[in-house]
Amino acid sequence: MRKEESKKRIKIIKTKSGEIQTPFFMPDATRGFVKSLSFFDLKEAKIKAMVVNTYHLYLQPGMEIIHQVKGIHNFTNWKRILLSDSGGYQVFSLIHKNPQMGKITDREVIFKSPIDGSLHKITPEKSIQIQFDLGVDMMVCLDDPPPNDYPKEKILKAVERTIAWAKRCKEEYEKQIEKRKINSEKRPLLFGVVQGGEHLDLRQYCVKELVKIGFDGYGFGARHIDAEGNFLEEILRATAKFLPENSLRFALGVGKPEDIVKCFSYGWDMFDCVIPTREGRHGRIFLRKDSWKKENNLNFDEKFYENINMNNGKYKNDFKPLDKFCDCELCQNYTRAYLHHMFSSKEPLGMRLASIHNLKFYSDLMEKIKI
RNA sequence: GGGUCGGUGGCGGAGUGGUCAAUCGCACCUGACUGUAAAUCAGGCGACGUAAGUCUACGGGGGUUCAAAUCCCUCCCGGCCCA
Repeated sequence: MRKEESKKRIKIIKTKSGEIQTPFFMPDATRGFVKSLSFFDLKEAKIKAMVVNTYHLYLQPGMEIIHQVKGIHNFTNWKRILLSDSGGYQVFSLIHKNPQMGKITDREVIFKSPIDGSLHKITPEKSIQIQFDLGVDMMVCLDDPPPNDYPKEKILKAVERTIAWAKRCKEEYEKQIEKRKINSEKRPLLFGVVQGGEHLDLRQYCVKELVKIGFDGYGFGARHIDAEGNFLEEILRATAKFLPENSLRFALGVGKPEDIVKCFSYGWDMFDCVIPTREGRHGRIFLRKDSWKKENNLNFDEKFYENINMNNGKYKNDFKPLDKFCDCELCQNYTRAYLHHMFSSKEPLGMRLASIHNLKFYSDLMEKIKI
């Protein structure tokens, strides 16, 4: 990483649920909870904001329930910051990857519910309405994230559609602000999403058009890795440069720790990813390397962590603590052998402790990268 | 003692003359996981070999057959029934 080119920045975001300083990492609480974790666990892991999902909450528990309790904060009792994703990612993960799961048109998206197969129409307007009903602090425009290996003309099509939808989202957003009489202090922040796959010219074009519409922040859309799983460094670096300096930059779905480190240095402010929790549930633990013990500076050019798989038989009689530099419940109290035993026994407590630990690792990383 | 059913890889359990080194599940070993259809998915799992392949295997022994986990005899072991 060329340090002289670092675009690191620190910003304060003000929302109706409080302030937060960038950079920060949000775990995915897709259905309103981070799988297996309580809010005590999340606070323990120093989590200050989370991402919920418009489409998944709309399907379950459904907006009728959310209405009755007046919003997702009340329903979950999580009083800190919430950002809702629009359902755009499900256009990719459900439909682009599995065309029988729905249909995308310029006008709308027809989703086939993965829960019961029922059909649901989501328009950009509806996505925004749902997000207002959820009452979140930050919201995202419905977008169309195509797989990166689509031919360029199909990526362009997705870019055009994303821009058109962003315009409709912005209009609906303004309509809802007026209709609900939300003052400027309390208004949720709105994010547009930049598409364009691995094509810089398309990314640049998409940014230009989105900025014309005008958003509080901009997200990096679609996958930030290529078909082989390589991080698209140059695309992320360049896209951040295209974006206005005074806007928020949200690297959706990023990512692995080293990718977050890079993105932050390119000027991205916010991150979310399922990795720490999903891999935690699957027994994969992030361990700080010795360099962490040195106060302050971490050399991110070197490998600063390692992954271990608690399911591996070699931990059966490994009575060492997990991570000697971590102060989470798991590392302070239990051995590798004991955690291995929990995973072997399919004990949910193992998943929970591993998820808390991995999130704490991510939270600590967000502090380290500021230095 | 008589009758009867059965003994298959770490376990459970298919297979009942060739396509069987043997379906499947569990266990075990190893991967993967990136805006969560994921407490999920993929691969491996007799020995030796990179491989083609070779060898040893379906309770023990013997036999029939070109060919046996599969048929016959016998022994050992277990369940159930009768005495």
